[in-house]
Amino acid sequence: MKGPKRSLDVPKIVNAVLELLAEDPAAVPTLRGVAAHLGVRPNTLYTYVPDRAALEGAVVEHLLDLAGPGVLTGGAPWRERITGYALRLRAELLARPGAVPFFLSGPMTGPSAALVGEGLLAAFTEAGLPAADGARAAYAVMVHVLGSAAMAAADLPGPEVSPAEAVRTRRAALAAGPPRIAAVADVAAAWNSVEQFEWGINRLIDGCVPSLR
Amino acid sequence: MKGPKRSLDVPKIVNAVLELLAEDPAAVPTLRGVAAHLGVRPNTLYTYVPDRAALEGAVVEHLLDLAGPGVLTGGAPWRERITGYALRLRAELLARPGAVPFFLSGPMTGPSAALVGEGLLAAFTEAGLPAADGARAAYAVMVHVLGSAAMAAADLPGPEVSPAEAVRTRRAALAAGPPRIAAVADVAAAWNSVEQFEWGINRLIDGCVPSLR
DNA sequence: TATAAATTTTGTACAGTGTACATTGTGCAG
DNA sequence: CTGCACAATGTACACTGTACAAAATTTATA
Repeated sequence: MKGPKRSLDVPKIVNAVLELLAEDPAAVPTLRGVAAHLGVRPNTLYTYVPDRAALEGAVVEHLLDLAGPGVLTGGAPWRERITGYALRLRAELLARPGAVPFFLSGPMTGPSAALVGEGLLAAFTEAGLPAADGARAAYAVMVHVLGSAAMAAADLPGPEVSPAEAVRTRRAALAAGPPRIAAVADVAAAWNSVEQFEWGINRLIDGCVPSLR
Repeated sequence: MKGPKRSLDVPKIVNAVLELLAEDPAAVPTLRGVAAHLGVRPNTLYTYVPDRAALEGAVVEHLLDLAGPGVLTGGAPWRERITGYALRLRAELLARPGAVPFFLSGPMTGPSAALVGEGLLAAFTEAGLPAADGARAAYAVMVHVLGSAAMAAADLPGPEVSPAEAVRTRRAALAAGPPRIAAVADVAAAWNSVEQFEWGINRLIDGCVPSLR
């Protein structure tokens, strides 16, 4: 190796993104912001990453991994493994709404994504699903987790509005709507709660595994 | 009313957005692009719409409506009503990937969204679900539709790569991955097909409606 | 009918964004 | 010690959404 020493590497950059997200979880990190946080000029990042999309992909990989895909192949019953990972991934995303767009702005290739897919597939296989249906079920679970997180992030209230206040506002809006929805405003206004998320994936799993039907 | 006549209105602007999406379905329309398409300076739009988010909301409303929420309360069996609307909405979104971000960048308030929620709730109620579970199920269905569309849009190949080619590339990538996924590469590579989408919502519905279990 | 008031549209501008290109500087191989 | 390969920078460009003041236009009133 010739040339000057590299001052950074991809993990350090990903880490900077996470630090930005820790400071302001709702703000979508920007290339220039990351560079500034690292005390470096924006174009320096292009030494380590071909473009913004690649950086986003690296962050996605990190977060998929942070949620601990290991639990998917652990010793717990298959259902708890699936819901466990889903809940953890959801939690990581809701803790960083600003990172959610990264998951939906490019394909999820990469080893961690493959690992998650493999783990979900293993769990569904253990549940008795044929391989093809297992693949479909695994994909459906990811759709549900990412979809929920994206919709929750989309409904985030502005700066400094308490969650409780947000629910109250939402409930009022729903109560003023069509009759059937108005009648369940209490439930519908809290759709981004953990309980309702658990209800959702569990129903999805119920439907995917025929031995439960 | 004094002042000069208005040259536009919100429907005309929404229509311009749809025309831009028709020209290039994958491109996310921009305020300036819409203004140019209407032969008007960018800031003119601010007479009709407070900000970009509001315009996006109007487009979302239009597309939710375009998918025909009327079918949700029609005479067909409840299951066909749900899958019917889900399939149509999905189709409208996949035909305009550039509009998908609009659905996930702000809350879905508005009459059409309420109508869709009401229709889904009615269908699930007819299926025998208690109201609270119906609300949860309705939300889960929207999560699935929007989640699928978003993930499909995220995986869109660049300009001028045939879908068949894309599937082939994806299959090759999957086949090189972990064993279980590699074994079902054929199925997994086509996850954004209509069949697999139908499989997904149908499994979700199965899980949501206890009389089917 | 002339004037004033209201309101749409525009001109101009600013603070951002990602990224391309040429330049400068650093550090190891010869 | 020299030269080369590469990292980091300076500068720049085409974009984005949006704010503000000026201009243009229409209608209601004097």
